[in-house]
Amino acid sequence: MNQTEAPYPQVLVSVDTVVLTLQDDALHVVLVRRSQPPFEGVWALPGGYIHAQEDADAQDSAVRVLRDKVGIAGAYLEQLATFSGPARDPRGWSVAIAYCALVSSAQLPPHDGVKRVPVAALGQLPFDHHAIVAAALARVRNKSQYSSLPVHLCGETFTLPQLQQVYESILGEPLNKVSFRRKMDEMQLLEAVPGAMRSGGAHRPAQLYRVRAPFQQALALSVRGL
Amino acid sequence: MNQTEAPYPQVLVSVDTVVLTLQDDALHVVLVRRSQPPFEGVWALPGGYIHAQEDADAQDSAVRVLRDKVGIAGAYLEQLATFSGPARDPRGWSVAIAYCALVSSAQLPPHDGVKRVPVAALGQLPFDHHAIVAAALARVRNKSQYSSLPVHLCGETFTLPQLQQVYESILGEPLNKVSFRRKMDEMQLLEAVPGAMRSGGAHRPAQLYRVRAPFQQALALSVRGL
DNA sequence: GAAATAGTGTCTCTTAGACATTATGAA
DNA sequence: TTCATAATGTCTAAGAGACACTATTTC
Repeated sequence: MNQTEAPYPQVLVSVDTVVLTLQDDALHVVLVRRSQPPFEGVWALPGGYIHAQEDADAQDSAVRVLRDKVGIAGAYLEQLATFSGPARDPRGWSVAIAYCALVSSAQLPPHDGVKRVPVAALGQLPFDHHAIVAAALARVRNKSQYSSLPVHLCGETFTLPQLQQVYESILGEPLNKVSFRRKMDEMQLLEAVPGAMRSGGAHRPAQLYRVRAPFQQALALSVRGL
Repeated sequence: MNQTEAPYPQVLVSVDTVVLTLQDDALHVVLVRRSQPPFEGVWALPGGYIHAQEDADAQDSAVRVLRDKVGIAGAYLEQLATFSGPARDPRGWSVAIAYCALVSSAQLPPHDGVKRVPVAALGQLPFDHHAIVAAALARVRNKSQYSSLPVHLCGETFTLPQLQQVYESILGEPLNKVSFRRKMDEMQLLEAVPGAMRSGGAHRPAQLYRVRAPFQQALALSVRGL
């Protein structure tokens, strides 16, 4: 920020969110139907303007957008990147501060004008929302290679086989079971819940785990990946 | 102030740049003396407003700021993060899209009202520039653990011992020479220049290298770090 | 007991770092 | 020849993955 060049240009500033969740072992992105022009009636990323009187910062704006337009509270949220230029919005030169949220299916209640679309089957999106989603996917897939990020797609408790399946769904490749468990152990990310889960049927039940308190918000990092 | 259209928030948007360079084996950040209020006469990060008529996007604005205010052209530049809130600028709720640039000493010519300060001896900075610098340092130190990022602090050609010293200056710890060379080799980042460099004195000269064309802009990544 | 999945033990192959050795120029 | 640093060879320790084996539930 620096010395003025006369009047400030009129630049539109908004916040867009990429909400990712898992359904049927596949990443889905949440879209909302736009109620106003431009692109009225079109499915798009949840977004909105900054409320200067109300928001403590842009992340706070994103939290508000998620609450009001998607009905989500308490999601894992991180800033993704900022997209800008004269062409991305027909109203003129604009800036979109993009955030990425990860939620479990349970955190995502049915909500009017909200749907989930598999990222593999995303159609056309308005604005540059396709590029924003692509950036979110790249970020999540990259971070999943060395951090605990994917736990935010799970519910309160989960089994290690379930968590491994979540990682595999994101990364798109199978993982070695022994190595996976070694890494989870090293990260000291999880604690066992004293109760076993019984899955579908005729087999040994799996131990349930929850995320340890220090990592409810922060990520755990694995030194040498995975 | 210009609150022309009702639904759009009154938010100031600017671009700030953290220019990092090496001097005496220590990271330095480039500051410019502000010529206008607020904080007139104070040393701060180079920044400026977006020129909607002129800039193709915010990164383009950053390139222009670096050219006009610091005299830099062709620097490695990447978006860092976006800082926002009501308190960071006395003029009101503001958004700063921050970029990080890495330049060699040679790319940074003497320029009026421009100085380099060791990051270890950074005093007070106006706005939230201290947080922006901290984010840049965290990013650069992290990425230097697994990528070719530090080559952008070197000049056109350099020796492997020099490059290792650059990495060590950034990371703040010595590296294993054999492993370092293995990794550089695996990344296929460098190509030898047919001419040896003679350093200070009575010892074997070192081979000069340059960055291979595919990595002039993009980064080379090492799978398992370093 | 059979089937199915959870969880662990162990071996091997790969990789990283420590150390030692050779190379090459200047004084 | 000595000195200083460049460059490389090699051994060892640590880590990751493959595989196999045990555990525990339902039917």
